[in-house]
Amino acid sequence: MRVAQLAKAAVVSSETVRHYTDLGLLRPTRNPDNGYQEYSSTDLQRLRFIARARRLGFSLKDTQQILASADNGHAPCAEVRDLLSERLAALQAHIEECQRLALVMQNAFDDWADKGECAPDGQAICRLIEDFEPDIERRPATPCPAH
Amino acid sequence: MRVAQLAKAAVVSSETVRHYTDLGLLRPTRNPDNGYQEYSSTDLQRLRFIARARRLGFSLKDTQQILASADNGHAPCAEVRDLLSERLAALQAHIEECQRLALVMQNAFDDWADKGECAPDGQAICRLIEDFEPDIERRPATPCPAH
DNA sequence: CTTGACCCAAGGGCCGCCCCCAGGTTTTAA
DNA sequence: TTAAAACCTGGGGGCGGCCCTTGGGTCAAG
Repeated sequence: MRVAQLAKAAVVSSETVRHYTDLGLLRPTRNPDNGYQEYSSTDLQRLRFIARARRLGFSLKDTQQILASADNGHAPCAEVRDLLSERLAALQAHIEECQRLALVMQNAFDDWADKGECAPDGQAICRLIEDFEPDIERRPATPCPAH
Repeated sequence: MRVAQLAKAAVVSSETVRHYTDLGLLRPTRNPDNGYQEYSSTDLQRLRFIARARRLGFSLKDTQQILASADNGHAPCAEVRDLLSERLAALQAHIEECQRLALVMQNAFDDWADKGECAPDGQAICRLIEDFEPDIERRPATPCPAH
């Protein structure tokens, strides 16, 4: 199979196939006539595996590691379970972080409903923001303003 | 003020100060003797403003836009309110996406508690993953495995 | 006069792709 | 038969928001 056929079969983009190939997750051979990549049914299996793993919240690096274990003849199941619980815990922490931010935003929004425009007095940039200070602790940066 | 002093005063790193300067958010002058950046108290005000805006969930681009409005003598308050509600909506959508993923992960984890190891049979990579298919709809990629 | 703390610019790295280029190949349709 | 459309190649840049490194120059305290 060639890139586009493989991509279609696994419902991902050709660019994704090329990306995974660059990372060594897929290992096509070369057609010596034209230099095209030739993917086997094993590559299709791997690609579908990767897609499933991604849907389960694993990173590409995780997936790489899991595939490497399997390539070495190890059963990666235990690893997979551990990794999943780590990722799940991290995701839950991330969600909580986002929820804290959402609260801060909501509070600011409600608070601002009363206040009028800040006339450009040459001093303040925007009092809405400048007068704002989160009730609770100081947080670091933006946790992830959605893609 | 120089980079490190400004950074300390606003509780950010020197790299962040330099980054914002590169982006044009801060506009220091040059000390002709040594080429160092010289920041004014206006820059400190701007930097603190940016830090607050970030804590409120605005992106740097948002902040850039707000500062540009203020620089042009407009009161950015209305803009700021609109932007905040957009960002809040996006964040809530993001949270829901993450929660869906967390559910999928939790389900898989519970489901896997029963199943044993997959012997490396030369066929499957890891049945845990390969036998898994999310109950609901097909989702795209990873929504954000937490930083 | 030497530390050590600071400054500079330019670049790469993170993550998971997407998109663009310029040019070669294959497939399809007129 | 040929021309257009659709594919393929490698290499590069871009997204966000920094962090970190390299290889210098500068400056205050002991």
